[in-house]
Amino acid sequence: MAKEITIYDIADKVGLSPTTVSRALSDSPSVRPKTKEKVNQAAKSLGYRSNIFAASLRKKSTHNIGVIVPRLNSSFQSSVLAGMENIASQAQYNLIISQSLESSKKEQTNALTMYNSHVDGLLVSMAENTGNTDHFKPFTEKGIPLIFFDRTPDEPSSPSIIIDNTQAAYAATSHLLDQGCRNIHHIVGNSGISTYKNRIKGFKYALMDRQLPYTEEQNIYSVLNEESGEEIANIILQIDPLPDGLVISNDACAASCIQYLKKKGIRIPQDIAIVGFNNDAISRLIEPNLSTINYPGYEMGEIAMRNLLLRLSENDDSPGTNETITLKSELIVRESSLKK
Amino acid sequence: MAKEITIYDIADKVGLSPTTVSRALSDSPSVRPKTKEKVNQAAKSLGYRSNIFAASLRKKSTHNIGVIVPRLNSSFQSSVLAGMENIASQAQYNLIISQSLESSKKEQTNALTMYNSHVDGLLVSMAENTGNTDHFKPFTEKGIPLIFFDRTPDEPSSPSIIIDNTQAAYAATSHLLDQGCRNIHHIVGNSGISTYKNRIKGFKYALMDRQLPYTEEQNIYSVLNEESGEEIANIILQIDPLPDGLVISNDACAASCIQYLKKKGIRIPQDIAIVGFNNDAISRLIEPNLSTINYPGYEMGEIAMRNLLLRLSENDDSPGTNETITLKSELIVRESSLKK
DNA sequence: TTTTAAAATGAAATCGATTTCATTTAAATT
DNA sequence: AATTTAAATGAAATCGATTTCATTTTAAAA
Repeated sequence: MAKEITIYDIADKVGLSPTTVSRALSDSPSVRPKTKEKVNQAAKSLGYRSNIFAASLRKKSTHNIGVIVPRLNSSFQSSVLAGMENIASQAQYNLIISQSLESSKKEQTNALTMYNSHVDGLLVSMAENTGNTDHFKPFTEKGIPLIFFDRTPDEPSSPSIIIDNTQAAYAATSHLLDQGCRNIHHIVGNSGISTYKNRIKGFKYALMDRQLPYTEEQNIYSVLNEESGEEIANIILQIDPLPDGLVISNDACAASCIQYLKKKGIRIPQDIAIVGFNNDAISRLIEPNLSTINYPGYEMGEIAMRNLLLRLSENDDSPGTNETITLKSELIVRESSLKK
Repeated sequence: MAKEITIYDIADKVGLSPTTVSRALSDSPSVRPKTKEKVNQAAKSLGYRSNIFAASLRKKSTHNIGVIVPRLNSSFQSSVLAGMENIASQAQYNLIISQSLESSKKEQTNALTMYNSHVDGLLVSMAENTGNTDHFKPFTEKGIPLIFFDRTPDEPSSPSIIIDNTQAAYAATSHLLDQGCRNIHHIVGNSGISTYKNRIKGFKYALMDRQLPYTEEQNIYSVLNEESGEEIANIILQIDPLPDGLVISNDACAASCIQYLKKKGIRIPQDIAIVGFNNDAISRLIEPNLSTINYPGYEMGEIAMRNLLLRLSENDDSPGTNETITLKSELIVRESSLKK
């Protein structure tokens, strides 16, 4: 293992003090351009790389941003991450990513690790079964910017980036009602997370606004992924009378559900009209094409990261507003919900 | 911003030296159990967290692993990352992830950033247009473990984790031949990457082994994603005579291609039989279900990370074997290729 | 009880960049 | 040319944990 070059080595080579070398390398205005050039050249020729530990030890900033997501291998989450990475790398920040795997316990461990790694800021999309947010307190207490996105706590004590889930579910449901559906069910995640709570609200309001009956039984709680589609389809098939419309909170899940329903001889949308959520690639590829809520993952990632960087650059200790940024989402109507 | 607690604060509180505190916290055998307990308790009550910079500055290890992928938001890549994260977090390592966006230039920048961030090891899946691997030299020169996965350089100077792309393409092509196809084309990534080169080999060998003609024109080079499917379909439609079989190196691309071909009145598999690559969720959901190569992303991630950690724990400076680990892949036959 | 060996603890140097404060050098002013 | 002012550089302290080497304490052996 070759020895690392330090600023002292550079200082020796160019006959200056380490102080000046340090300043030259960080492009300080109090160093002559000529000197800077000399130093930079020597640095390059020696193969110098800055020791970030020594630097961080003094500066107390890592240029690392932590991100905790439920799952890395989810089409929505990975889009968000892609957006975040894009902005972060432009600003010379690194991304430290970990996944909670929907486990509240692992989320706590992740948070602790992030804290101990001294990330400059933290972005979190919560695990489904996470009840409280105590494990994030160390961040807020130390003044480390913390922003939630998509899966946000019920009572946001920190800024959040979300879509208007109430409105989105309202739009999806209203659309089905417009298509003549009168027995709609709502497949939704089971948890205390605001995301799903609000979708349930939107579903309910859409019915109530038309003086149509709403009962809690219309919500079917389930894990939402490709695997659960069949299981959900079986539950649907046992409902009597058979529903004529479904709002399913996840496209991958909706797609596999549709596939199974079709196998069982159900016609989509004639027998059951369906709207999904996310506008995943799959929604454009299954038959019939899936109506869905377009949910801007990549943009959400970009916005969350920009917002975090903004807070980092505000070098004061201001408490910071706990605003909630709500992104637009839109209903995309395709064949799966068009009865007429 | 509250002041950080250091081992000196703990030392003061319990009336011991920082030395002993340091040793107690790292569970050194030369500290009495009683003393350890006292120190740990004080640490907890003071809200101590170790300053990793100070520690890293001395120990010269960060417990950070860098990963460079072409795209975060790809179903395959995010599975790989999920597998990596899983193993890394168990071993108390952090993942620093960045994406090259298929740009060789950005890959170089990423590599430099990783190098300057002093990652303990690096895992890389190369961008399509990356010709050489000079930008990874600093790692090998400094003895920092570097492992390539999936998209590996042509002449692996570092260990690689791949699947046998030659064999996989051979299997896909042979299957189509078994189905009676005699005019097969191969949709493949355009680049000098070994992945695609080997698939082309496999395609060719399958034909040659049956004494069937092979020409370079049978390979169609393209970007492989959902968006390019339509474009590719158009190219296919203009081939005269129309191919009766396609091997498409990516499921998402194959799916959108199938959709477009169907729109144009082509029957799958009767007119054209198709085999994809990756076993993405989409392959199980489109109609007809897509035959594909099952390509173990999650496992690949786990194996790559385990291998890297192994190299890190071998605390000697041994050159390390440049072995290539080849994972099994398998052809999954579904409707899209079954002519009989 | 004394001697010897082992276990436990501490003092101080170290890792390498940054920063405060002091000093030297150069440029501007009279 | 002498003085003032600004620009450029340097010495040394600092960040906090680790580690080497020395010292003290405790336990085991004589």
